[in-house]
Amino acid sequence: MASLTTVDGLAQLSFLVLGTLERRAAEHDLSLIQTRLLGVLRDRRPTMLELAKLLGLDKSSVSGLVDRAERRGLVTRIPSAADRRSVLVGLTEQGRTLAAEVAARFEADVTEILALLPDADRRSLSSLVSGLLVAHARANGVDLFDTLVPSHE
Amino acid sequence: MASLTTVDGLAQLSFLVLGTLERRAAEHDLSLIQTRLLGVLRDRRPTMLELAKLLGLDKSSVSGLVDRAERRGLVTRIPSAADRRSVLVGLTEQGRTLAAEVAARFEADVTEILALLPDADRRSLSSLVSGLLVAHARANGVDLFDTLVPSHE
DNA sequence: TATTGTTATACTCTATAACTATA
DNA sequence: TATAGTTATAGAGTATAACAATA
Repeated sequence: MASLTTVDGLAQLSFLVLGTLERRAAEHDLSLIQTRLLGVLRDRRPTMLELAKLLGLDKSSVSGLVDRAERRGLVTRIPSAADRRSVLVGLTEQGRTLAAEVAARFEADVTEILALLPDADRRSLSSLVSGLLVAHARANGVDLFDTLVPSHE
Repeated sequence: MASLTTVDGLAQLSFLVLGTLERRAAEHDLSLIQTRLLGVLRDRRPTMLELAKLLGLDKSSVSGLVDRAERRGLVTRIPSAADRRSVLVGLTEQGRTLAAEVAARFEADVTEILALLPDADRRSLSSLVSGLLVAHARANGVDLFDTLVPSHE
């Protein structure tokens, strides 16, 4: 039982963490991708095409995604002044509130799980995970993409 | 940029790890859930109902999931001898081969990411993650569920 | 009656291809 | 011509409800 591979451990931890997020999102009738949509929009107002890039989806998929979110009053389409072909997507107040609520509950869940570790271990884990992410971002010339929770600063 | 919350870091790491798995699975035309199906069957031959429990899905969802995997020759339905209402689901040789291949590539990917850390850090991370998973499993009276890769021993 | 599994139905999510409207 | 976005279409994945077969 303690014979977990590092890879196995990371995979299981990932399923645990994202499963937690998925469950919290579902309490608000949000799918994981809808939650990511709201998360990405917390500090951006991208075009449909930029949004597709951010979420790793085809533009046509984003059309439907935004349609459904808009129908629920969570996001709005704003005509671009610069290019009349373009549409900007932004959060509504309702969308912002919902995103914040899901994020808060998710943070509480993960914090509770992390509380199972002694303080020193938790600090070590945090710093190792950060280090790994930074190293990976650097190695791939990629900006540390936001997932649910945008970087706070 | 170094101001990542522990929770943020874990969320991003989880997206990174499962995104890697998803990409590898997609190379073999497997979705994440199909991959999990194959993974779960690597060391089990459950009934449909047990499978639903293992995957956290409704039994009707599992019917369709198994249908599609069976159509591709990855799994088979075996009538239960004990209960004529029941059906056991098992991997075919082809399914087993495919599962092993995806698992191997995924392990290589994650190993490569982990190689960005110094040896000592990697060992620390591994032990902290294992500790967290064990503590969580204990706190929830849950067996350390298999995700993609079944526990090796 | 209760349980196991499938089917019917409806919706979300996804991609490809064809289209419209701007550039 | 090229680009931004939508629409048409097809398929996977999911749940709820109704059903058939067996217990």
